[in-house]
Amino acid sequence: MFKNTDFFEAVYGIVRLIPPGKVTTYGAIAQALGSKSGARMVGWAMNASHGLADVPAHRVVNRQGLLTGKMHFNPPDDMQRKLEEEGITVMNDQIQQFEQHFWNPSLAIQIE
DNA sequence: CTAATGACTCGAT
DNA sequence: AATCGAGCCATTA
Repeated sequence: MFKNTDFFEAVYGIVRLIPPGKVTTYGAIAQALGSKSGARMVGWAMNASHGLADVPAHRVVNRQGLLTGKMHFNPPDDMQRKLEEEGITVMNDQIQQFEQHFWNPSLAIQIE
């Protein structure tokens, strides 16, 4: 139920705003929220987003562009697979041209 | 209440 | 450049 999961919703909202073919980082989302929540919490929120098709967690990676959370997917390869489907090249669980596919969540906040 | 963990990030060595 | 450690915030035990 929706109780104290305010910050979860905030993360979901941003992740849902991530356009196809784009990716972002946990720290970027945390910063978009106001730098209050640690980047770790963002990952924690994603962990709660398991099963939510509205939350493209596969577009969220760490600062290195590494698919750190792919092991939490079902199956884990699905994360890399989806990224490749969007036109993103992934090698060794690492996104190639990560900066090129990087999307700043702050831009979505700016629209608000 | 204290302690430990976690899909992270940055700074120092 | 690579590796190690500490910081950060929220949840769970």
